[in-house]
Amino acid sequence: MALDLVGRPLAVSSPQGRFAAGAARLDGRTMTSATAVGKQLFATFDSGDVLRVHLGLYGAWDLYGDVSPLGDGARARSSLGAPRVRPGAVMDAQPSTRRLRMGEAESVLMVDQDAWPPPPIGQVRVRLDSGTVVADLRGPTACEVLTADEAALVRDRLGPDPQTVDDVDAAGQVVVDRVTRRNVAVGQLLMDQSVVAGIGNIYRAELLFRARLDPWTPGRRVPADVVRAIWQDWARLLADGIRDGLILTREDLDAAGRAAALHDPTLRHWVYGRGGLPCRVCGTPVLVEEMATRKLYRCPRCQT
DNA sequence: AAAACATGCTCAT
DNA sequence: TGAGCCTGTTTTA
Repeated sequence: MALDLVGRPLAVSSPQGRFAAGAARLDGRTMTSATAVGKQLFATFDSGDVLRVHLGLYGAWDLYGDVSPLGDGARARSSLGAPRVRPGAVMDAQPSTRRLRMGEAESVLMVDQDAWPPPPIGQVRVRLDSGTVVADLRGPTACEVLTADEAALVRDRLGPDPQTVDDVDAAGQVVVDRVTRRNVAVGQLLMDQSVVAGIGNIYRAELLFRARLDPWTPGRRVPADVVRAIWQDWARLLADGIRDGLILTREDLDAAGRAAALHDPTLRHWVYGRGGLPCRVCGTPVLVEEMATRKLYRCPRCQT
């Protein structure tokens, strides 16, 4: 997404108005690089400023124009983040819809070719417009302009991200240390972005089930090898998720099951979102509890 | 129509 | 620990 905006001067605005000052600071500058670390996007501009965006629970990018992987010059609208644009959710001159890649990870709606630039839909905090690509940001939990130093400080507070570390194995040792020295529940530590970056509620539940580990186990009671295995599993699941544009955490599915899971969210996970339903391994009802105000899913029999 | 809910985080107490 | 933020979909009344 961001790569479609790198290298050309951008018109930056805040249709909603809440980011007017930040937009003015970036307007006319050229984005030179964009990197995601954990759940955050850092886009650097030729002025040295960095746009930091965190989508949070509700944030999303709406993309219009010649956006990869569309690449066919279509004037199209797609979205990244949650909630997704669902086919048919937005009707316009050309109601034809199609899906890209897998499932509903990326939904595309054709838009009126004559309406360019497209009118903002909803509360658009910031619009980045390269002339051929428009990116609209809605509902982010964070959207701010930082100096390079300020951005570095934010990054330094994050634990390792398998996608950005130089050495995955060495980074794993950092995570081992940060988990095994704490008395806090491992389920809570995995969601702590300063311990390891990027794990959310779905991956927390699924990683711990795959490791057959009770989320309530204090960090210091978890064997180092188990933490290391979870880190390696996280690196793999994240790479899969990026490749597929979808969180699918079951490796027990055959081709048909996989195809079904793309269509049906309830088939994608071992325990996440399956409270009360039978564990896929042992049949015991999946427990739903609260951990630090977030829902925690686990199998009381498989995870010890 | 209203309420509940959601892949998240920050701040105050 | 709880409130607040922010947007959209799904479920309930």
